[in-house]
Amino acid sequence: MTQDPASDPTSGPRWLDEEEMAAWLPLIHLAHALPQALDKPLREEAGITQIYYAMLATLSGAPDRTLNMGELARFTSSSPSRLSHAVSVLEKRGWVDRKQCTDDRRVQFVVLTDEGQALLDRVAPGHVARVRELVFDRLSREQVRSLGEIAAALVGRIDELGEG
Amino acid sequence: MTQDPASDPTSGPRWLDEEEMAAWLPLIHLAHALPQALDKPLREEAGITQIYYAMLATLSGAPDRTLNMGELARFTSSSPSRLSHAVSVLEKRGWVDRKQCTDDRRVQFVVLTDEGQALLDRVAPGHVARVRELVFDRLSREQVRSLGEIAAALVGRIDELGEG
DNA sequence: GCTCATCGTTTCAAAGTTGAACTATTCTTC
DNA sequence: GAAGAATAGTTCAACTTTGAAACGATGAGC
Repeated sequence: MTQDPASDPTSGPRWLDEEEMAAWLPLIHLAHALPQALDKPLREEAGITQIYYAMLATLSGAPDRTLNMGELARFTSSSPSRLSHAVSVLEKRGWVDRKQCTDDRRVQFVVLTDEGQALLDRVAPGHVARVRELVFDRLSREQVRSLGEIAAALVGRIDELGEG
Repeated sequence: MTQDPASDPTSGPRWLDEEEMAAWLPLIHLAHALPQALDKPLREEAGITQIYYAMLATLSGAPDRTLNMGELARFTSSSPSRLSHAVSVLEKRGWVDRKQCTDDRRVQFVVLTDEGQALLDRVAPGHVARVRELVFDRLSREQVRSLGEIAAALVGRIDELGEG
């Protein structure tokens, strides 16, 4: 991806220069390793991954601990199919319930149960501690701000593309 | 994850404050959406994902277009198991060959074939263009530098933890 | 030169994720 | 109010990824 760095605009793609490469390689490594590093302890403690955790946490913060599938999918950046499977698993374990919406019978509500909330209460402190240890303890205040801006900018573009 | 922000150090975990949350949510979203956004066009063009692409690209840059499984696993942050499967697929499609090492008969070399190189030549320009569009076109030079530093710091800590 | 731990890799079964096809419901528009 | 488009979710089959267990090969200690 760095070959031919002196290529002029007319002769093929502009390859990444050294500084871009120095950002790119750690970024893709990070995108893979971070979820993994967060998943591992969650798996051991509760048999769930970060994405399941995110679903429960999102529900926990919602009014009446309830969201419909579409909202939950958007908040957790999951495909409908993935979410449907995941909710089935969570339901089977007693952490959420599905409930038909009476107004619009296409939509399903997902409700966090007391057991689900209890699980969350149990694992959340450890999870947050890990997030701190892996991310925020390593960064200056200024870097945290910068990271927020950068991630928001990239996510904005990516989502734009996904819709358009 | 933001509840009880005024908790003192003795009363449970330190939850994320507003600025940390403003970095955290986009970051995990990014970690999920970026690989996805890069995979999609690669899937359509070549039936591979970013990780397969990374394997081929890494081999392409290696001496004699050859690495052993362990090296390739490290460079692409893949588990041995995952790499083994992936190489089998790439081999079946004729893009790499496996070759026994004669010195140490535990190790397998993986060699990029001419077909593999040709595939790479075909898809690399588009892939780099997408990386530019999704990432580098959105960031100032200063942000690229900053992102590199941040990602390297986080990856450093995560890898440390994985070994220790 | 045994023995035993370690290394590099593969295989296994289970679980997760995927896009596409499908069902059921609601909205539009004429 | 009927026909067709759009929306919300689910199911399907194919594929990927997972951790654990297995494998043979090598090195280290004695």
